[in-house]
Amino acid sequence: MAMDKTFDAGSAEPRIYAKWEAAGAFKAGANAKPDAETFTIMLPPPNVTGFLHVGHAFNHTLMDILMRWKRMQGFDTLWQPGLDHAGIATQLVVEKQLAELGEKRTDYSREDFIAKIWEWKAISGGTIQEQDKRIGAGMDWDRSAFTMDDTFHDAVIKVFVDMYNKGFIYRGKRLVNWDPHFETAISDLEVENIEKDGHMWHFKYPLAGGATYDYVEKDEDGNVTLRETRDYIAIATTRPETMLGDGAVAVHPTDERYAPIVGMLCEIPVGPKAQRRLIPIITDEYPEKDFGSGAVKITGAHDFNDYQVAKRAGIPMYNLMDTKAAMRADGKPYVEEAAIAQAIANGEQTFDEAMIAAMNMVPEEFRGLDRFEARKAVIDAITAEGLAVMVEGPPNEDGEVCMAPEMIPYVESKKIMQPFGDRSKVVIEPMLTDQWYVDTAQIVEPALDAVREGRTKIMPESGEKVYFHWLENIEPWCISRQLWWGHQIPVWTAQVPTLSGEVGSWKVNVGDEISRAKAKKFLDNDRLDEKAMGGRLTQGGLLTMEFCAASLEEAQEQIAEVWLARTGQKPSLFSEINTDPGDWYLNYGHSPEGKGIPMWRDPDVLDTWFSSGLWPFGTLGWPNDTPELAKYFPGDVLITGQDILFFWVARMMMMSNAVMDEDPFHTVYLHQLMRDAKGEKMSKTRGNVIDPLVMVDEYGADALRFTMGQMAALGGVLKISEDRIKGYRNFGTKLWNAFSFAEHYEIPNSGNHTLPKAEQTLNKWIIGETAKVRETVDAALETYRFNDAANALYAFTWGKVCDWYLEFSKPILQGEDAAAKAETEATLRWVLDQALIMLHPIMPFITEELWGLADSRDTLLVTADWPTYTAADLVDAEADREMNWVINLIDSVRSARAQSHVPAGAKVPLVVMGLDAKGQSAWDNNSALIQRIARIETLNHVDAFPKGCVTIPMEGGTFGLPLAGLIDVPAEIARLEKSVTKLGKELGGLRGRLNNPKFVESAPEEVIAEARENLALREEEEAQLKAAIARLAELG
RNA sequence: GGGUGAUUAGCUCAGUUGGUAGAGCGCUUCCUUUACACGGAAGAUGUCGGGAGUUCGAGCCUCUCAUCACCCA
Repeated sequence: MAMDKTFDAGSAEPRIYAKWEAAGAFKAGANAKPDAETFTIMLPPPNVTGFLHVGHAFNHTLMDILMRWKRMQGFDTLWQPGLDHAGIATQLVVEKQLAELGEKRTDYSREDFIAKIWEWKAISGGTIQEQDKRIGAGMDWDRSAFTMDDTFHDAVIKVFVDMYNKGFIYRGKRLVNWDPHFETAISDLEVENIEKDGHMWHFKYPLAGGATYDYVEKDEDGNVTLRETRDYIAIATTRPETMLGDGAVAVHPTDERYAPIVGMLCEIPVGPKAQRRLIPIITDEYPEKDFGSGAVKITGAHDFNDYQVAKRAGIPMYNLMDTKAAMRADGKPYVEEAAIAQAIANGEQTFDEAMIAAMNMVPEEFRGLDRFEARKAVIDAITAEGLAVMVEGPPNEDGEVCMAPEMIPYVESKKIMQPFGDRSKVVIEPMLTDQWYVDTAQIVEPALDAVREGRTKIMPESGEKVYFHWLENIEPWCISRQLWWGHQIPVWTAQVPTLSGEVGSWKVNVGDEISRAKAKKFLDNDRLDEKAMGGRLTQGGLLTMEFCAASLEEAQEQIAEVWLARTGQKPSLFSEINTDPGDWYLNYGHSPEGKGIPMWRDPDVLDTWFSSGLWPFGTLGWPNDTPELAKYFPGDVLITGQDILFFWVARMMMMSNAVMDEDPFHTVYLHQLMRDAKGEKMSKTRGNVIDPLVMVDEYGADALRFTMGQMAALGGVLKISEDRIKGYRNFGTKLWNAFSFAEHYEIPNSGNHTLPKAEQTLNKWIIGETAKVRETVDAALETYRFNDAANALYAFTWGKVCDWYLEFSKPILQGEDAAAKAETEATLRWVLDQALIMLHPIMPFITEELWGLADSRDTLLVTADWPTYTAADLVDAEADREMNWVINLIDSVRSARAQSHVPAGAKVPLVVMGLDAKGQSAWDNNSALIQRIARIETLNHVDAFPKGCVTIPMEGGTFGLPLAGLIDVPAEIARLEKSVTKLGKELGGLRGRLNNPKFVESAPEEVIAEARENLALREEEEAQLKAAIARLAELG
């Protein structure tokens, strides 16, 4: 049966993949030797909304290479697949679908909306898993996990409850990154800072009571450059709309310009004139003297830097915006709010966080405006009032200097870093809200130690530095999201009686340091002692307590116990409510009897990364004690993009140590983002996206995979181009043709090809080369140098097997020596088999197809055994040297022929001068193939070369091609002289080194020996060349 | 502003404890020779970003400058 001309990837790949699946080749433990070590890789779960892009293709290919390699080596392997529920991304997809029907999320109940998402998932989710099969990824699909599965949900809730009980999780009012589009908090990592064109406005804050001071500016030498009397302090801001929430103006403590007015009050120049708020001028290290005016307005609730300043100085933080980042429209009239605020600023009234949070400092004229509209309105109002700092406008168009230049407001145009939501692409608003946090400081140490102590290795090493830098400065992790799709936080709040039996309102702020410590004590000792918790009763008449539990029932049990302890009666009726407890009391009054005890669950869901942090063990059935968990946890290698080192890798490290008390894997292989051939990020707008599936259609999965492997240099930039993929498709065809060569020569293909006992130099040589490449490939894969493995296999297959071995075998295969022929046939089949085996992890499809051409095989290639022979066993040094000599001679003859324009087909005679015994035997052993490949007619021994002879210097003798008439003497002299010049440089270097006593003293012996040997060889070659030039010169 | 990395052939990139530079693609010339034109043969191209230092010896180590990229402010 004749082979097809090329491998038809399009039709073969699905057929082969189906065969693998049918054979259970990807199941955990396939091809495992008895009592084998395990090798586990957890697939970084793609978003359930995801499609296979080139980054996945790269990432998954590397994992598949390792898995296939380890499986063939007989490890007990598991490649665990799965999908991430991807909170925002998934909710967004379904909301978009609703929008097409003219519906909104809020048209549905939470339950109904979540049901819609599950519906969507059943139909469209997880497309990527089918796409993964196209690139040959062999995962244990039956084990595919989903971060919203019931068992996974159990794991998430259990971890939350445990961590809560250990005091690792707390709720607090903090400044968070608020996404006004999705109306949820997001983590720092989900914010992209992008530099945009922006403006900086300069405004005057008048000093209270019309006070004035001497404002003096000096240059570097202390000379006065400006002196004027001012009744204001100028501030510069990029966000005028937040002026309404200012709590102070800060200057640097060493700033002499403002020293006279520190401690004084100034007026926020916006809002109704009668209620202008006065705020203090304070000092803080934060303002930079040279930036803007050197004075910074402090708006603690809407800026991260200001937040720190405000916390340090006890400045109130007024929240100005609603969840859509529009100016607040709730609360009391501005007049009343402003009066209270003023009392606070004057120190006449105490305040607490909750009180400040409730106050709306937005004057009526701005209420309800979008933040950007509000910005314009504020600027206009201030400018109209003459409180903008003014500067001279640009000259008139005719360029003449006017007598009275027009004065315009001072607005600097500059680049401003602005935070954007990575999903929503809208400007993130810092907002002061109640959120849940993981106190990462408490769980970070084991994760740091793992890497510090080398238990977990990050590759490339630079990743470790980045890892340390981030984890050593880690911020609390905000884990609550105001979404519907996700794991809802398992915390209920319920009404409980006070110890004295009365009903009061008791709010514990576990966010601040003191009460958190107390809270921990409380948890350790007595759940019921609210005094230990540092709680305090307020006037509201409602006492509530927080209950963290794995289920509603457990929460109710906890609540009931509190009631039992305090009232002596255990209640059994509960009333789940969704509204604010205050509203509940409006409805039911203060008597819960008959209605049940009011309780409500925190509506927020957990950050997606909280659940994916549990991936390494959640996928194996934890918290259940499954055999898989015992066997495959902890895993071995994590392969993932550098971009999620913090998002995911660091969190898995922390969570795994916190929950399992073990590191989740011993090696983290980080790679960069996949870029296009020019190094640009791929994006739809740029139009430079390479679709891996299109590449698979065009060139086959193997070509794409080989390209991926070949690119995967540690720490390297990943630039992919179609030309490259095409090149490796050609490589596949080359391999294919090696087999069609074997078919053509009718070499038996039993399928049972064992290592032959070789007598022929040629066969000894290629067997040795095979052993060398096996060692190279294993060494490369052991150290995750996929590129080295791929390149070694490419060079072996094409450069050794196809270019030389197959060519060399032709005379034997067509020759009369039956023993030599049989040996060569057996060797050839064995070598080709080895190539298939070693190439299989990178190019699984074509190798499996070629493997299947044999008459019979014990197994599919995917579960064939990986070789273990070594170069030490199989390399025959003598055969090695001889074949290299032969290859060298052929190369030189070919080169000389081409230089002299000898027709390719013409056979020419060869002469040799002074051939030594070794050279003679090398020639004798291989004359047939040298003559065939180099197209040599005869070899004659001569004492002197004839006239017009091209010289070929070789070790052990000088060969010559007598080409009288054909040879261009001056050109040949030029060619030889060029070689001599090149040699001269090398000789110079070698002699320089060897003549340097310090080199001989300090260099290692083998280096010196090598240099000496090299020098001798080069000198011999130089002598041969010079003699040749001399002969030619006589001719000319 | 802080951090990390990069700068090597026309292009894209390798180069593993310092021993004197490689691959693929592209390019030039020749060849349809019985595995393969998705091929074969031959060939050209680099003071390894600049400068300084350590060393017998530096693409590799140190310092410095320049440019670029990414991450974090």
